Amino acid sequence: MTRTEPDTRVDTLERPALEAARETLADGISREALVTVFGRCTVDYDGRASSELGSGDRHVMCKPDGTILVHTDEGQKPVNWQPPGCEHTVELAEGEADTTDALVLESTRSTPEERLRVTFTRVLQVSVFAGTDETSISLVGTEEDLRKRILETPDLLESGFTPLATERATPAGAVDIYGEDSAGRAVVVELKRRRVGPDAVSQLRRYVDALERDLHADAAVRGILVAPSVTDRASRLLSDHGLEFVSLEPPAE
Amino acid sequence: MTRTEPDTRVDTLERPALEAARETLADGISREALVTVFGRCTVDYDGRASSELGSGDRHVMCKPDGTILVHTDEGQKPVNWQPPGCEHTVELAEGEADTTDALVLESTRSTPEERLRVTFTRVLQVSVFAGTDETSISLVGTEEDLRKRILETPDLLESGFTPLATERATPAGAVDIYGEDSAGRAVVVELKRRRVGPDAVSQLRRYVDALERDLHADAAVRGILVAPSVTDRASRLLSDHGLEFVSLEPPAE
DNA sequence: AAGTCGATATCGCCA
DNA sequence: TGGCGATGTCGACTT
Repeated sequence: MTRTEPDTRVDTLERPALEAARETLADGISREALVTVFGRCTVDYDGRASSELGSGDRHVMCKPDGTILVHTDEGQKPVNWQPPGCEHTVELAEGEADTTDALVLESTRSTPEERLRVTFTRVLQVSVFAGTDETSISLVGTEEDLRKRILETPDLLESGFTPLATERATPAGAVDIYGEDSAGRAVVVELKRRRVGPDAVSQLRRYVDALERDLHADAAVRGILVAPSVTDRASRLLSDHGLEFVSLEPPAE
Repeated sequence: MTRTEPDTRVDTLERPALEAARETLADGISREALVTVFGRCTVDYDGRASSELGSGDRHVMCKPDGTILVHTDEGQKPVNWQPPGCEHTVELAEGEADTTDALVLESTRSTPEERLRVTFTRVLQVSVFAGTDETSISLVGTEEDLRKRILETPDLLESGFTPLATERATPAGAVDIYGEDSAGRAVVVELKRRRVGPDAVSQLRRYVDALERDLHADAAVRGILVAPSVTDRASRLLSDHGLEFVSLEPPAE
């Protein structure tokens, strides 16, 4: 039978008193565990922007790297959050004569100065998760994979294309692939892993412009956008600026 | 004393057998609750790209809107996920002679076709959260707020500026603010809530180009980028293209 | 359903 | 640390 290793543990409190919740949370955070709280709370944020969220039942997760996430029952993104590197504090707010006590979870950082405060009036569950995760994810189908594919078989772009550099620097930024065509003309290639809109065309145009100035060339620099497909508007913009399009996808595996 | 309303409930299983976990999860999902699982699992994804994640302890959340999130103990973003609108299924994978049973959580959708599979070999906690959250968040400090600020006090942009339209359509997209200066020249304003780089300059240039063609005007269209600040490279690009910059921030509150 | 663009975007890389 | 661009970006809004 499978035995649980001693370094994988979960502690759960159901409907704890606020003081018990505070103690368990503070202990879990100090022990670098992942902790969660579910309960009735309000949320205030102030930093790059400011937000307020009235009372409701939410799920809060604090990670040992300083991340905090507040999730409602809808949406993929947290309704409020704080990025890795924050400091978490947990304390009880003493109730005045006519107010109830509250459990206050606060997360702050500097650069930029930001503060998130979650105030619980009722805690339904507190959990402390201690586990191990040595594995890292492997992802296939990225722009990087598309680049490798073209560098391996440059003819996929067009017959006679010769890659000369990747990430070639220009005054406007780094070009994905820089090379020359069979006639020796300079070619700028911008890669996108998926269907592209106007922004990708602008990006390519920026690089072509910059390279033409940089090379001080009289001959025009060719610009080729490589993506699975383009939108109508992007296609029009490409024509308007004398840029080209080649349909290619990242390898599926 | 505060009494918990009957619609706010939490059910927790600690170290359940896989079959008990399956039943509780399936029941919670069918009852439109938010459910979480913590345990040792592998994760496979196939859709817009493909990913694999080996065995480790992770926290999985399924929301009633079809969202699924897989969190490790690091990072703000889930290591794997599926957006709202997916279908969740939970089932036991029967173990072969030399393999253990597993609890398999699968989430699929179409358009695009995507599948996420989380396979648990050990479950340390299953929770079912039923709560209420009627409140919606209020956020201040967005680009929209910056736009309102300028429309209220156009002189903030420059003396004599007159806004004529917001979201004015051009062949290259919609212009944030379209107006004219004290001399009657057409002005395109692009707004950004924070410090901008080259992409914002390209965007503004796209609109100015499109509007000049669209207006069939001999007189040039002025382009003004409004943001708290610009990077060096963006500043250079602005000069290169005869575009202007005005420093303004969204209102703090 | 697809296009377009903002976002407290986040994240990783590199100077 | 800031600049820069990719992202399985997400999400809101419009067509």
